[in-house]
Amino acid sequence: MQLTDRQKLILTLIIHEHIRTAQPVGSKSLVEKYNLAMSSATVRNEMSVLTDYELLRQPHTSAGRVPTEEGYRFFVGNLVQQSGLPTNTRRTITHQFYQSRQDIEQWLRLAASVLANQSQAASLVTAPHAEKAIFKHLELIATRGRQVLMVLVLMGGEIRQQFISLSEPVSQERLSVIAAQISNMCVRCDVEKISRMRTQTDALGKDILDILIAEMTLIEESTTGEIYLDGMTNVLSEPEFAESDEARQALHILEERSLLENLLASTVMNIDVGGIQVLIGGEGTWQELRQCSIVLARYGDPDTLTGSIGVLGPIRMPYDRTISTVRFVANVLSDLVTETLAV
Amino acid sequence: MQLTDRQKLILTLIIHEHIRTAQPVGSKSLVEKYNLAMSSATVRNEMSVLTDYELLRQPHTSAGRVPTEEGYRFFVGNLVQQSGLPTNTRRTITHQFYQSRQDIEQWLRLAASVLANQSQAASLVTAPHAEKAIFKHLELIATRGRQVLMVLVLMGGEIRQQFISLSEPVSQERLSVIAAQISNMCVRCDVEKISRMRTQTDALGKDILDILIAEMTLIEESTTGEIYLDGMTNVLSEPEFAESDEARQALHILEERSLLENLLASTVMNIDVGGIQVLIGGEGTWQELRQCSIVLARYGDPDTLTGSIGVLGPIRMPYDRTISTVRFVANVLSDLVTETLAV
DNA sequence: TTTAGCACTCTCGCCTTGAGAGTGCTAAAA
DNA sequence: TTTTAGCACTCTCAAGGCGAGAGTGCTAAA
Repeated sequence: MQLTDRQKLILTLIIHEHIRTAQPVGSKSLVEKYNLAMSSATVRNEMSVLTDYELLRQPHTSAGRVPTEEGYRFFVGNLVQQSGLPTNTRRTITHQFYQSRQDIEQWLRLAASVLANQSQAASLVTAPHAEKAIFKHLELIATRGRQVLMVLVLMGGEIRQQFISLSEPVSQERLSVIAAQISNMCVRCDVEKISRMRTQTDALGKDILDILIAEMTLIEESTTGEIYLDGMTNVLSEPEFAESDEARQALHILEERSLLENLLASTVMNIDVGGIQVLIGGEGTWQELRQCSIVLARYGDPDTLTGSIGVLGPIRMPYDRTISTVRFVANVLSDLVTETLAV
Repeated sequence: MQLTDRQKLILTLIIHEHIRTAQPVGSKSLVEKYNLAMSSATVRNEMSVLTDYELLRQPHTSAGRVPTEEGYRFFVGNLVQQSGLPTNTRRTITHQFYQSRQDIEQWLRLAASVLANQSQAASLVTAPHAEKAIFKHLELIATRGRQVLMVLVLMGGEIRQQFISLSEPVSQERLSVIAAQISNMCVRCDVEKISRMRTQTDALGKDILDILIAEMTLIEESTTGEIYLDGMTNVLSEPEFAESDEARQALHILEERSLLENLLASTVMNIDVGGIQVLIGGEGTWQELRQCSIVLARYGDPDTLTGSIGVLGPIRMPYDRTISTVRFVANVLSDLVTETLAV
C-alpha cells in the first residue's frame, strides 16, 4: 500500500484532529481548520481512497471519518516524526531525577510519575530484573524466637527480604557467622552451583541454603521485578473511559499483576533496550485492551539487568509525544541503572 | 433526636434498599418489597418525620427518599448490627493468609486484595510503622566504585535500602567491619543516642552515621510505611463513579501519596487498634470525598508498630459487611504482626 | 485532475406527550 | 389518637416527531 504525499498529509491531519476532539472529522472542517490549499471535495475523494485502504472508517453514512486501528498503525509506523522532547522538558525531567534520593525505588516511582504526568495517561514501570539470579550477599537477622529475617541481595542489586521459621531458636551471633559463611561461599554463584554446595555446611546451614535456593529459583522464574503504577486516574477523564465499561477493564489489567506480567512477557520482553513497541487496540489478542494503546520500552543493561516502562492511554493518543517521552525516560533509567547497579 | 422503633426500621430498610438499587425509595414499593404490616400512607408519614430530622432527603418533589449523609451516620452509629463475618468467609480469609509466603509484604498485599474482593471496593493497607525509629542492624554492600548499598533494619522489622556515594572506593571487607561495628554500637538506640556517638568512629564511620541518622530521621517523620492499594477498578462500575467526575477525584486521593498521608494522619491515627472509624461523605472536610465513604481501622501493636487499613467505596456502601470485613482483616494482621515482628 | 453544486443521509438537540411512580392532604375508620 | 383509603397533584423518564447542521457521494464543468 503506497500512499501519495497528499494522502499521508490528510491521514495525519485527520488523526491529529481526532486526537484533539475525539469526534469524527469531516472534509470541510478539516480544510477550514488547517487552511488547506484544496477544496473539501478533493479531500473527500482522498478520504474515500483511505477508507478503501481501511485506514479510515465511517461510524455511519454521512458522518466524518475516524482512523481505524490500521490507520493508527500506519501513522505510528510511517508518519510519526521523531520530534524528541523539547529541551526544557528534558531538562526538567533530568533535574527531577538527580534531585531525588539516590534510591532505585525512588527513581522507579519518579519514572512512573513523570510518565503519567507528561502523557496524562496511566503509566507502569517494572523494577530491573536479571534473567539469571546470581548470589551476592546474605544477611540473617534474629527477630524473636525461631523467627529470622532473611535479606538476600543479588548481583545487580535486587533485594528480597523474607521471614523464615527455623526449627529451633538460634542466637544472632551464630546467625551472623552462618550468613557470612554462606555469603563468602556463594558469592557470584547461580542456583545450580549453590545447589551443589549443600553438602558443605551443617544442618542449619542446609536449611537456610534450601530456603535460599527456593527463593532464588522463584526470583529467576518471575519475569519482572516490582511493578510501579501511576496516573490511573488521568485516563478516567477521557471520554472513552468515562463512557464504556469496556475501556475501564483495561485498568483492571494494570491492577492484576498476573495479567500484566503475561502482557509484558509476550510483548516488551522481545524488544531490545532502546527500542519502542506500540500496541494499538490490543492488536486483536488482548480483548480488554481493545480501546487502548500501550507504548512500551525496555531499559537497563541488555546483558544483565532490564526492566520495562510503558504508558497506557486511549487509542486516540498523541503518539509522537508519548513515544518521545517513553524513549527519553527509558534512556534516563538506563543511565541510572548502568551507573549504579551494574555488576 | 429519639426515633421510635418503627422509624428506625423504616430508615434501615430505606438505606438497605437504596444501597441495593442506587435509586430513591418510595413508600409503596417499600411496603410491597418487605411485606410491611402497615400501609404506604403510614410509611409516608414516618418518612416525612425522618425528612424533618434531615435523615432523609427528596431529590425533588414527588420522588422517593434518599438517605442523607446524616442518615447514614445515624445508621452506622446506631443501627448497624455487628453481624460478624460468616464462619466460612473467615475461614477462607485466614486460610489465604497462612498459605501465603511468610513475608510481611505478601501479607499486606494479600490484605489489600482480600479487602478489595470482599467489599468490591477500593482498599488501602499501610505497612506497620513505629513512631520511634530504633536501630537494629546495618549492612553495607559494595556495588562498584564509590557506590555502596546500605540496608538499614529497624526494630520491628522495617527495612530501608539506599544507595550512597562515598568520597572514595572502599573494599567490601572494610565495609563489613564498619557495618558490624556500627550495628553493635547502635543496637536498640534511637536517633538522639546515635547522634551522640558520632565521635566514636573514624571519618568514614562518621559519614555513614550521618547518612544513617538522616535516614532514621526521615523514617521517624513519615507517618506511614509503604502503602498498598487494590481494587480501584471495582469501584469504577458503581454508578456514582461512572457518572460524575467528582467521584473519580476520590481515586486521585488514593494515588497521590501525600494527600493520602494527610488524610490518614488526621483521621485514623487517632483511633485505637481494634477500633473502626467510618468517614462518610468526607465529613465536610474532604471535598474530594464528598461522594465516598471510607471505613478505616488500625492494626498492630499499639505501643510499638501500627499500620492502617481501609476500604473506600461509594457512600451507598454495605456498611455492616464492610465494617465486619475491615475489623476482621485488621485482627488477622494484628496477630501476624505481633507474632512475627514484635521487638 | 480538481472543484462547484446538489441531492441525499444521518445525528443530535429540542419539544411534546403520556405513563408511571411518588407525594401530601383530608376525611373516615379503628 | 393513630392508621388508612382516596385523590389531586408533581415530577421524571422514555418515546416519538421535527428541523438544523454536518457530512457524503456523484456529476458535470473548469
